[in-house]
Amino acid sequence: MSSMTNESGAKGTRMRAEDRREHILKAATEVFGDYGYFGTTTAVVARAAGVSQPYVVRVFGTKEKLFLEVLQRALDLLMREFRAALAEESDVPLADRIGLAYVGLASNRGLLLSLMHGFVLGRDPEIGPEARRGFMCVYRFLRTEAGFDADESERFLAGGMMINTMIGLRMTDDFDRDADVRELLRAAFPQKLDVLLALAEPPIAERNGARS
Amino acid sequence: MSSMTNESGAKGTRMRAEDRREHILKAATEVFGDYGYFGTTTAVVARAAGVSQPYVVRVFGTKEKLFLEVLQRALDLLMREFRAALAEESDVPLADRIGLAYVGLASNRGLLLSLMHGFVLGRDPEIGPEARRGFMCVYRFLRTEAGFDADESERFLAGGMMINTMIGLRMTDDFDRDADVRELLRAAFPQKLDVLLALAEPPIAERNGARS
DNA sequence: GTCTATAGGATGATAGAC
DNA sequence: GTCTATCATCCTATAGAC
Repeated sequence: MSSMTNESGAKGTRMRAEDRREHILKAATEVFGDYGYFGTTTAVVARAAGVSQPYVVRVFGTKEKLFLEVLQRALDLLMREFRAALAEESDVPLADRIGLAYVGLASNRGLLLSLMHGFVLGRDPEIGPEARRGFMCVYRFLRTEAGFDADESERFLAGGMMINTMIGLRMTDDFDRDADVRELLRAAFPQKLDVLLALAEPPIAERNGARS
Repeated sequence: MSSMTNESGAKGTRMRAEDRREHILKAATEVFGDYGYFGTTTAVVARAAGVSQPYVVRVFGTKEKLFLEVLQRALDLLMREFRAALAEESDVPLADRIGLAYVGLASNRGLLLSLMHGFVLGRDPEIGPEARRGFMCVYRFLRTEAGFDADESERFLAGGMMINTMIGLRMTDDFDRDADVRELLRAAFPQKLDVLLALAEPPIAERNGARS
């Protein structure tokens, strides 16, 4: 089962406000990653976090604010991993180190996908500006801190969007069935394909309470 | 205003079934492109098409079937353009011709974005399989018909996903304000940036009747 | 072929008890 | 800090007139 459900003990147990907040954000990241902003209900997030639906709203104000916090937290984590990869002492070329850090984020369920869902809602008056800001933040890191040129940075981001898309597509679901899928996945994940494959979940039969 | 609203004349005018169907599909492609599957309501599609909400449902059965038809139609158009680019007599290298065909599709409002919204819903039991099928259909075209190798094909698709993402982000909204945005867009769109910029719409102030 | 009216079911958010 | 109860809204889909 999900590692997310009420892992802190018996129902009714209280947590420090910060812990509970982080706990809900983690659960929300997974759900938003699966269904996107509009497809996610606060009730499903609540169930995933093991709290009541009104409590989720109480803590974050609105569903929109919750999503924006999920995006922000995802970006923070991503930038932290990138900076760690940059600081690392290693013979491995920098581009590969950052690339591996990116693929490693795929094991943080929902993180890359929540970002991706944000990226395709650029037209939304609240979400759009935040999504653009986050995306350009990564670009600036590549250009300024990592020292890539414009083309290198663009190619790196393109590879990232490709990875996000294939995760979103749940391409690994067809890995055993389709030789073309295997070939494409191997081309897109020079290393660390195992991380992706280990992530495969049993496909869900119905939308457990999410929107239609 | 949108070129989509009731362009066929006075209210109540009838059209041949096929025309009306295509008309609604076009409108639906735009709306789905903006808000995604869950974020789109049949009422908004209906308004964009200039018909009543129940009529949209009547013609397509369910919102889900409508979305699947939008995806299918988008893929058909895309493959048609790719095959046309392949058949073209020209000194321009094949990869560039297909790339240009792809960027050209961006002027078909909502087409690439509806596909993208489908791609990130791979977990959905109905949409997921169709999205994967469509994506792999493009890959197979590149490998088999266009004659690209696995790496070339993967890079081409990565560039495509990058373009889709930047369209989804409405990156062009910040073109005048942000030098980094300009640099990135120029790197990602070696040619045809003008097509993208011409597409820019006034950002919407509120979500006109779409979900929250 | 197309519309109006509306049923039936969620959903986000609030009030207020404990 | 967290829950239960509940409201108002909104959405898909159906019924049935024209």
